[in-house]
Amino acid sequence: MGQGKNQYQIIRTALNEQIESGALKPGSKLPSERLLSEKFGTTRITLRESLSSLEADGLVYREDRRGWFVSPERVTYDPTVNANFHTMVTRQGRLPDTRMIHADLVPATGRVQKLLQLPALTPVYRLQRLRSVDGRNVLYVENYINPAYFPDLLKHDLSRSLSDVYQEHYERQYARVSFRIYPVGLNTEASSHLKVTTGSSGLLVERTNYDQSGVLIDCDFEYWRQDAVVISADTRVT
Amino acid sequence: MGQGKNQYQIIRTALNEQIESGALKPGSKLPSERLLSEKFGTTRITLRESLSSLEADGLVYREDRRGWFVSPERVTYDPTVNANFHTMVTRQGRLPDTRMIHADLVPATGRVQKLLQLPALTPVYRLQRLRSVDGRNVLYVENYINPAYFPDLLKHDLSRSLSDVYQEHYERQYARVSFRIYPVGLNTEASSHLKVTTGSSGLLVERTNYDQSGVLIDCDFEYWRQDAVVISADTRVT
DNA sequence: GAGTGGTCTAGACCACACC
DNA sequence: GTGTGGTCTAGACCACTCC
Repeated sequence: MGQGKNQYQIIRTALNEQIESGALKPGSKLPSERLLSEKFGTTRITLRESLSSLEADGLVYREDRRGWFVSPERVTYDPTVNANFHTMVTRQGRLPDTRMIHADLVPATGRVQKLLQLPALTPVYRLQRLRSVDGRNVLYVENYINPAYFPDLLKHDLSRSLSDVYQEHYERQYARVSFRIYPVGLNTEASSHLKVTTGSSGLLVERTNYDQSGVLIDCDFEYWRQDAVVISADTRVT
Repeated sequence: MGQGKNQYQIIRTALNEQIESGALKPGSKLPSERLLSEKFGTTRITLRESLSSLEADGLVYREDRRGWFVSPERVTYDPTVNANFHTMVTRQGRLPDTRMIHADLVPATGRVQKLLQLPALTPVYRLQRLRSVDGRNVLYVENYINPAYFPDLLKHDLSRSLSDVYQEHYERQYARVSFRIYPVGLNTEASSHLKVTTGSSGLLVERTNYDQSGVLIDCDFEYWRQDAVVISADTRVT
């Protein structure tokens, strides 16, 4: 079944078995490409073909210039549940963390302007944050927030969950969400934070969020490592 | 950003501009790898690196052994809308088609048994279908259906939409859906039908469906070409 | 049958991570 | 500084598509 014929598929299968048997544990580093290619009696190019194939299936992942690792179990992410990232991850028995990279006020342009339905160049808050699970960076998020509804937002602690800040200081909460999921190659910004090679596959989740009164309050762009997540939702059919 | 330094990124950018400028039209075939590599003064390996990068972004796609093509616009797919595939695609001004590959009764095993919550080896209907948009195969679907609720299902015309058959002959309709989205490498089965190389990136949408009485009636596995779809939903936060 | 993409070899240099 | 992964060269053969 698609593993027998080509050399890179044979190697792929061999590595796969090592992983499934537990000889290679989640999070552990694989031997160097040169060592592996020698061990399998092939060239680095061919070996990398095998690894890329495993990578596409989310069984191994790369850290830029650091090597190949066995992928931990995926985190389940439900965009329709009003649980924040920390709650969601903790409930799955994993250890979440959020690191603020940058927060500022910028003019809305392009996609942001369109999604937030604002006049051109309206200032919006931009948050850039990096989120990890069990110490591994899995998600780079950019939030764009309409300041009309959240004056002085940047004065609060934004390494927490945004929804908590909304709730506590502005009495607003997410009530409706619209999201779109794109399989993409990660851009330079996301790649560098996630420590992946520019252009590696990832998942872009683009959300627009409404509060309890139906007001469009913010949008965000979530760049996920392709192997780190499974997106899950349970909804009524309309 | 991120296109200047390496040769394959420079080539990537050049091809990208050709596509965006309209010099290469959606659905059209690129020149052969040998011709392109010569034109860019590089080797096939490097050129393929550029193409793979564009492929990850969904800008070009491959057909196994047939060559590289410019990707048409993505189809928007909303798993929470009770519109069938044909309706959904037609509304977007595109031309849908469904081809039945195989229909039979098989014992439920593994994931199917688990999702449908059936005793081991309970017979279930299996439908294997291939769906296209504007003549391009974009989706390979396997449906697994609990025969208890749909006696003699195979006697009906199943090249139509399943939901229509459910509605007309069994007075059941989808009312609740639970879905999970995995970025995966496409398996042999899906790859061969979609005419892609085994292991190319794709999106697996796994659904479990309930009728208006809350009865779990079927599940399906939808293997999408990675560049052909954007998954979209609009839901209330719970 | 000609040409294509899929696969593979046997090297190489460089920038960066890690020691 | 050493070794690693990232990138690149210059070829090759095979299986398949298309004519």
